[in-house]
Amino acid sequence: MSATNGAATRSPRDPEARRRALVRAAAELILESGDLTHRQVAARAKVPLGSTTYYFSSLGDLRAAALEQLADEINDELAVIAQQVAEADGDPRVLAGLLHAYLSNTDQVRADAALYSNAAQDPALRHLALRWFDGFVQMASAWTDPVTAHNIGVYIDGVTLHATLADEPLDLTTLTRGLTALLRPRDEEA
Amino acid sequence: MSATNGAATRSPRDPEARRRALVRAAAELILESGDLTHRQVAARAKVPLGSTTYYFSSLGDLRAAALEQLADEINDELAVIAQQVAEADGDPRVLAGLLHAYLSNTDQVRADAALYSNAAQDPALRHLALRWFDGFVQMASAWTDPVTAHNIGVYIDGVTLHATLADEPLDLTTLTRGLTALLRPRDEEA
Amino acid sequence: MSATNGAATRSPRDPEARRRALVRAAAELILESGDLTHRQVAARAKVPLGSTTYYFSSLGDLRAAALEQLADEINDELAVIAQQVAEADGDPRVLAGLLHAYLSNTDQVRADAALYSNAAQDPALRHLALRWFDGFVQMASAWTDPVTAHNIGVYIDGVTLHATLADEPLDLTTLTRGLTALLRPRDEEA
Amino acid sequence: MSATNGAATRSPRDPEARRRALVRAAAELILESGDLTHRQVAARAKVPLGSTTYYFSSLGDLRAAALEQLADEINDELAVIAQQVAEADGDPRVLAGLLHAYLSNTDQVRADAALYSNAAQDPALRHLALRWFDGFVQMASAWTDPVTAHNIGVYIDGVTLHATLADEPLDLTTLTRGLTALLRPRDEEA
DNA sequence: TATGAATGAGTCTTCATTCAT
DNA sequence: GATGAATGAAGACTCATTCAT
Repeated sequence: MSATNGAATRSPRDPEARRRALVRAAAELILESGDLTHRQVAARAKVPLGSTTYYFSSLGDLRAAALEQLADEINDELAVIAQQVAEADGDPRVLAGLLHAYLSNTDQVRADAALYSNAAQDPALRHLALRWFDGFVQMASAWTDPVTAHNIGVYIDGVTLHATLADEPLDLTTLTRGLTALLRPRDEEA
Repeated sequence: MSATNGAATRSPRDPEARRRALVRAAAELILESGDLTHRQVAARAKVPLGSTTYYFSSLGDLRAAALEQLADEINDELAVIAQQVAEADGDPRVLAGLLHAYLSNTDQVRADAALYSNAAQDPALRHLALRWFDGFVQMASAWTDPVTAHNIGVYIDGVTLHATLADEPLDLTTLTRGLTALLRPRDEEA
Repeated sequence: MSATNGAATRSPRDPEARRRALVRAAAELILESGDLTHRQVAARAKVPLGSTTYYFSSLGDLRAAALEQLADEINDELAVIAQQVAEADGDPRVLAGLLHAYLSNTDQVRADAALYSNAAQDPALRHLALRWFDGFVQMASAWTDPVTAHNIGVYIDGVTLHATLADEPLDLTTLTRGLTALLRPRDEEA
Repeated sequence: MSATNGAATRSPRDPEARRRALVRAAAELILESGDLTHRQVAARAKVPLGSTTYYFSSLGDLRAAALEQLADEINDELAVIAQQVAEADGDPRVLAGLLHAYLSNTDQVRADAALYSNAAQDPALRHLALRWFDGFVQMASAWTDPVTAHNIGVYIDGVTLHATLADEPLDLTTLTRGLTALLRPRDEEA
């Protein structure tokens, strides 16, 4: 008489699936409205209200988990980009193109904005917003020096921030010029 | 519906001062905690609760006024920097130094963070976070081309964002290198 | 240098005009929304907020004055009808026609509804809702006996109430039949 | 935003009973004062303030539920009357007597008044005030024609309204005469 | 283990009324 | 006489969190 659930079914007896559903729902709500309440999350995840506090001892925990998930996704996305840039041996035009495409994706930009915004208001979340940066600097060391890697990272942060504030991301030409300049070897220096 | 007013003494009759006090209190609270409630503002400004809604028809209005004030202050600060850079004919080392000093000021950084954060969550506030950018690009056109001006602006946004997330701002050396690279004239292009 | 206001201008120095403007504004608001606040009345009447309490010592007074005005207007309207019926020597078809026309006027019905509604909630206002009734009974005594007059009045109240609750007033045929029946002389009785 | 809950004892676990208690309390308050606030209802029903919004998502919902209950009770009462009249084969004297008794009950009249009053101010509630009417017309079709049924219904509405406005209901004689007239068969017609 | 009923602290907001000017 | 600033009481409503079941 008991249902034999396929693994895909999110059944009441699959704690991990519930947890994931809650995190996913919370992440979606953060992206959509920025607000987060137990009730909203429960409704979105189609899970009883009590589950939200059963699986996460406070709403802050749930928010942190959701943001961590967003940070992971962002990280993955940027890792792919960094990988492709590495394959192009650090060609700034390749980076510019990939970055422009990335920033043309509204959802991505919203995720970045949510991360920045929450991190700015809660120091405990700041490491999440920096995660991609550290990863990027490391990966970039394959094709440039650390200082330049930091500067490129900072520039990318700036471009991303800009995309969250302006209606459109920085145009490809400007982007290409900026990255090219940052990557060009210094001839000599004073 | 009722109003049994004890004949308490009324406060000074200086509407403008009250308004300013409210905005100032709200700005401080935004910097300190990010949260904003009528009660907190009233307590901080030492005015009765009712005053907060008498002067600002909604909490959103009050927040907007406070953020506008912060944006103005940031704007002024950056205008001074831009002015000094203009006097140095766009010397990136000068800009780097001033920027580094600016970002070493915790309060400034917090103000920037608050602005970004609020703007990210409320589109109606985004123009405030972009205000300094537009002003900067305009002023920078005195000593560089528009594309470079945009790139410097974006880079500054990135550095600022970084300062709000990391414990310390980008070090002066890296900053100088980045700005120098962005400002160096392009030799030739493909 | 002082403006010589024509009598038509509602100038600050015409207390009676102000009073009337306030009452009129209040009546309009009662008809439109049922709610009444000092601020709304002042804004509608284009009069300073302070005037509302200067001319009426409480909001209840102002509401009462507004309802009295509505009651007067209703009274006038119905007096005209009663007059015409009297001229037709109490012909129920005439009364039915006039009544139907009266109840087809949305504003009239709203005024009646406001009066009933306020009277039901505040006994001090009940006499206003009965004012037309007393007048009607008196006028009707010209063409019918008192008992019938009362019954007609009650019936009219019912029809009016019905108009305030239903989407459309009672149809003319039904109305005519009802009034005719009520007015028909009793043949004999048990 | 916070919730330092003293570990007070929770109340009985009987949702339905709570719901009923709230509706009952709200109905009583409507009858007594016409005003309705969460606080008043909670106090009257002896439940915590939070319960009022837990069970009814808005005060309007609660008011509607209370009025629906009143409408039901009125309906029941009038159905009994209609039933008795039907048994008397539509004898107007029977109807008059029952109606007079009904309207001599202050509570009944107050319930009617509350229903009319609220319906007049909120169109969404109008169907409640019309409920008895529709039921009455239907039941009356057993002993009279539809037009007459409507007219009797309207007349009853008028008498009821009158009772809510005047100190005393219409006297039995007048009532009997009115109903008799409305029910008397028409001899001939034009 | 899981859940939904329960609740009180706290939120924004409205507003009649008062009164200094 | 007029007026608009002032204010506190109160309103509807939200919600994290607790806990009996």
